[in-house]
Amino acid sequence: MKPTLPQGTRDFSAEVVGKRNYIFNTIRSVFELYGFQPLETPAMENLDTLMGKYGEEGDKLIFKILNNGLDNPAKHVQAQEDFAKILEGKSIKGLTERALRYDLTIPFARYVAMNFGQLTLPFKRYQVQPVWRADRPQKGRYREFYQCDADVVGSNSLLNEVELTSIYSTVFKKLGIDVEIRINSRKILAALAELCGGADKMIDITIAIDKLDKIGMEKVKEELSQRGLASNQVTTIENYLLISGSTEEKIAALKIMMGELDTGKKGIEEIEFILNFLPSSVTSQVSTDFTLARGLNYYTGIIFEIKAKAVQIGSIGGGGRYDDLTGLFGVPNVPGVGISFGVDRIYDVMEELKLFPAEVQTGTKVLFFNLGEAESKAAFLLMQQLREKGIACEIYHENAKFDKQFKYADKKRISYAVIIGSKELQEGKCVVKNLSTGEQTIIAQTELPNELFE
RNA sequence: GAGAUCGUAGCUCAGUUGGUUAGAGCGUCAGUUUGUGGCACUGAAGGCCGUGGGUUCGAAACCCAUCGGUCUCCCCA
Repeated sequence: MKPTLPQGTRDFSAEVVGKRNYIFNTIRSVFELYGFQPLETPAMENLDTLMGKYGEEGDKLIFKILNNGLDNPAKHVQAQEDFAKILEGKSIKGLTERALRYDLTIPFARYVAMNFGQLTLPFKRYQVQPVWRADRPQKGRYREFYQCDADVVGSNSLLNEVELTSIYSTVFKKLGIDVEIRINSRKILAALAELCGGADKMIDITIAIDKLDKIGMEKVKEELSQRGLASNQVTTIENYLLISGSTEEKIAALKIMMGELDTGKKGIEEIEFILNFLPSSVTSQVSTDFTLARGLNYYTGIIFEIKAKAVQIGSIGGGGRYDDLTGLFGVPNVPGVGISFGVDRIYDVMEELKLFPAEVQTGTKVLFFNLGEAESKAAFLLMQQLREKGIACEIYHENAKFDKQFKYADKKRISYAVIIGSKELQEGKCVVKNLSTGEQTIIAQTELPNELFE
């Protein structure tokens, strides 16, 4: 049979892993610098934990795991009944009770709810793990991909939003990606819904205006009326979307429009707080975007979305405040706020812009030539001394012609060769050859561990 | 869920209006060369032309189906 990969998944070669780790390490180190601690959760969760948390579309994209033991003859009748229900679009515990995690936020909320008594609040955790979505793969979209999340629960302070914004800024500066950190507040969107008298239409409104930069004003208006908004309501929303100018001008216009509403006022204050708190080196990357909505409907306050300026790709990060995520798991009134980095897309962006530094490739530094049994034994003992010093070494796996051993070193981009042949063996010496310059010196074997391989 | 497009050697791709034995480059292996590499030269291995059916004297090519990849919409990181 011809081996293939499941749709939307990838193998990562040494070169790719090196680059990915560069991104992971950068993000992790910044998370820890800000006082976040790691958490890992299982690849699978109970289906109940995940269903209904990501909206109707999201539910469809959850990878479900088939139960074991369905071939047991005693269970056939039940299994067939359950299967009939699956065909009707219901999800049945008898067939699937587990599913692969869809994101890191809900498993985190589940963890917080389960361990609430033991946690020191505010609880700050970060998590770097793969997630799975039964999506159609396309550019920048995979069925298995990594998220790097940092969340704070148990604090209402906007200082958390300030810190998270700063994390975004720091990470992307370190990676060398020029980004736009777009922020908005769901409270402002709620006020907008209130303003046009359709507070219950908030979700419809957010879904429609989220598409503004993609489909344009006319189509958004079309979609709004399709979703049941009256024409005067659509006009209100249009006036809102047409707000433009500098951040100050936009906020001023917004105040006139919804400054009377409590939720609107609060939302504006949140954004002003963050912008005033941060130094201009960070706020220069931040753009206030009242058209930003975000799909996940558990957000209630500030929302973030990150776009790479120079590459046409979906968002490379996002997040926001959610007031009651653990309430879904029986622990109410725990506010939280979090951000997420999409490593796979960040990788694609960095690859396209050639932003990976050359030194991310780590590999063997020194190759010991194998020129016979006694020779290789001496080489092996010397090699172990270098390894103890932390220098990555290899010995060629068999006695072969020089030609072959050199070619191996070239292909693996090994920088040095140490050659011990019969002559060197006799004299207790070895040849150290710099493979990029071609220079070589003969030194005593006892001197080799003091040699600097750079 | 809707649509577009592509499937030929390990990889990237040629392959004429349908016509003998399906090619190239890269890579792999061997040799030129048993103590000094990257280069060069010589040679070799490697193919159910995605799969199944059909049209035809004849199909890698045309038609249908199917599977797989890539991309777009929806939605998302």
